[in-house]
Amino acid sequence: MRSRKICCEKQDEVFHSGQSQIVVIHNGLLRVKTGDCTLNVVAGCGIYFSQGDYLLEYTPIDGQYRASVIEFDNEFVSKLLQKHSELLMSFPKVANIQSGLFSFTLNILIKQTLSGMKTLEEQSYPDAIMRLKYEEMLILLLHGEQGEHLYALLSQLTNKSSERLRRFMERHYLKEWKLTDYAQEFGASLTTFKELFNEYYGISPRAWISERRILHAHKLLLTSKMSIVDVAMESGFSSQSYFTQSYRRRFGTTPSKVRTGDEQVTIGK
DNA sequence: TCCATCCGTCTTAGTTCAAT
DNA sequence: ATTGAACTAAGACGGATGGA
Repeated sequence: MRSRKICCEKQDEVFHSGQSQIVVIHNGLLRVKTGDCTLNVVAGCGIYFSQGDYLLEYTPIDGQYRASVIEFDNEFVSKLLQKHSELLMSFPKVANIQSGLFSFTLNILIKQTLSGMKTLEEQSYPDAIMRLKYEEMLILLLHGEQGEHLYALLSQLTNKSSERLRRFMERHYLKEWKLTDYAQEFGASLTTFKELFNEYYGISPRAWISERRILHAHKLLLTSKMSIVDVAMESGFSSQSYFTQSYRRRFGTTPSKVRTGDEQVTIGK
């Protein structure tokens, strides 16, 4: 559990969120893309990220991009859901989650909580008080406009089978396995595996794996000196040919043009 | 009756390879 | 490194099966 502030210049980034987190934008614009979902978050708004990979585009306004990040570990979320189970009983069970994201505007109560966190950070109070602030923040969001969506996302974190699936996929998404191999290694029939996958991620296994691989490849293109063939192979593509096709379909340009800086990718599909 | 799982069929996406 | 075409595998979906 920790919070931190970020400031940066205009840039694109493939961002891996190791645990769920809330980002509050103070200045500038943040565009977040995952799967079929793109969200624009402006100053005065926040966004919740589940664990996973996201394509981020930071746009400073008046030369500045500033945001605060609050990270939550699964144990904290699990305890919060247990502690407030009575309060949360009225929430319906959401079967299909479309994305691991949702954005929200900062109402007066959330602003006050953030302000309280800031004050606590500047002074030496016990951590337990800050944890209460984190709880307060999540409970306020749970009772906001998209509370049911957030509840579904948080419940998912503490669901053993979906958590097992998430860990399994994070470990193996770069493997050159057929879907039947994934199912077999996971220990379920192909149909059960696909249905569990759809329930957890809201998209098909193949679509999710493709998106993760293309983001991994994009990150390697921007941050390494590997050849395009090596980037393709390292990212689980069977050939450079197919990698180029997929990259073009996903980003509207080819890997070599992005590598040489001739073109930049845009996040929206 | 409900739920988890499996099966069959049609559609869509991924892979390979040759040409440039 | 990229593109296009042919081939193959995976996905979507509805219905069937079997156990609790």
